[in-house]
Amino acid sequence: MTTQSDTREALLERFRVESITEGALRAIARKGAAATMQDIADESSIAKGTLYLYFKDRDELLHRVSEAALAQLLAKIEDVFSRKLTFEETIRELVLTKLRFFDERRDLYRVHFELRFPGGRDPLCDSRASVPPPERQMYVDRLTRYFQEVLENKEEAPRLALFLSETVAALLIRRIPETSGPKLEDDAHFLSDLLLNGLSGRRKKS
Amino acid sequence: MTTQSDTREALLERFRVESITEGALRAIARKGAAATMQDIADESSIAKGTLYLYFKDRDELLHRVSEAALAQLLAKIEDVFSRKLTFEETIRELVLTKLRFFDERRDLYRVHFELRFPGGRDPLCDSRASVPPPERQMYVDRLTRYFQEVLENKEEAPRLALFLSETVAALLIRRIPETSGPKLEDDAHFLSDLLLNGLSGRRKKS
DNA sequence: TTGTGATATGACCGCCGGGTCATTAAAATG
DNA sequence: CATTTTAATGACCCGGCGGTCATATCACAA
Repeated sequence: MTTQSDTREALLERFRVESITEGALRAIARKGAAATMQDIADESSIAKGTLYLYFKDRDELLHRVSEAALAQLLAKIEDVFSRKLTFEETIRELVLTKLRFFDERRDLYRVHFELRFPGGRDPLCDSRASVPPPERQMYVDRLTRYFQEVLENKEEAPRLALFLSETVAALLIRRIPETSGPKLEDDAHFLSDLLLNGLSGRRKKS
Repeated sequence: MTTQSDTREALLERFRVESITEGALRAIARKGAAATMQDIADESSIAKGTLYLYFKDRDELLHRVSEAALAQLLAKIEDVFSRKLTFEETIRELVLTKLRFFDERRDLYRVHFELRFPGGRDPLCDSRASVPPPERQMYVDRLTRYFQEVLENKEEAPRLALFLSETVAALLIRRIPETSGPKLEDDAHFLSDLLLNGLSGRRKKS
């Protein structure tokens, strides 16, 4: 085993892992969290047993998939931050970016959403829930950091991050299944306004 | 079979159904959506087979439980509406009411939340998702109706309702697992302000 | 070409959970 | 109390899934 062959094999392995991850993605996009190891194997054009050569078990595989899906979103989000827009602009862009991202890649949305709570059918409920979300949390954490930088009251940052995150998610829940609906930009605009200015302005003139 | 005996049996049956429903509630509060028919039977002090005398199958049972849980919340919400408060007051009360309700009855929250998407592991994904949510939708619908009455732009009502609903849910996600945290009233106040006035006011003075 | 180690395979296992049904217990009836 | 009708039970069946492992296939070296 030379170092070079190590690298080679490592590369091959990485390729395999990625290919399986993509297969899993497709499987989950189709069947949601109910996707079977067999489903994933089929979708990866691979035998079920092979999956276990590259992943310890189902949990680890799903974990990886979720991670991979999120990474792409995080990259786009990071891009928004790097543009150093005003606060309002940033919010608008964040909303639009996430909406667009998942609108184009509904498969990723399915993953993001269905794996929201990892174990799914976990009996380790009550007490252990203090380590609640998976790497999805990374997204919320990133928002939190931004708010901490930019807000008067740093204490509120986590709540605001969650608020923003869940709020966009709410819109997506509506958008994804429906075939027709408001144009994406309209939804984004609507939500941004709401987030920024609140409900008060919307009361009937009366 | 006289009419009276019919009534009698019907009453007994209703009692049985209710008792099972409560058992199921406890089971789900413990184990979440992973709760087994056996779990439910145990929690109801009843044999598993008996469940099937009163419910067609697992789906129907969970459906009922979800319905029952929601009914209690809807009653409280209706109460808020009947008080004919101002718009702002209504929003604040809606937030507070839902937050309080689930804070006291975390078991119901678990049901409400975990059964959010009924089938759970349903393979009838993509296409049929146009009939997406369960009777939980009733809650959002009720909010929608309110917004339609009270808002300038009726078209926005469904989106606003969803927005309000998901937003409170987001806070609950945080609150429920955590043992300590901001006081309930603080959270409610925070969220209401946010909903009503938006993020804009929160930017750092700078 | 043949031998050898690495990789892939899918039949198989054990378990679990939904749902059934012959049997048993209880209640109603006379 | 005997009999019949109704309700409850839990052992059992079956399908499905996560995970394993003896076997087959492949890649490459000699």
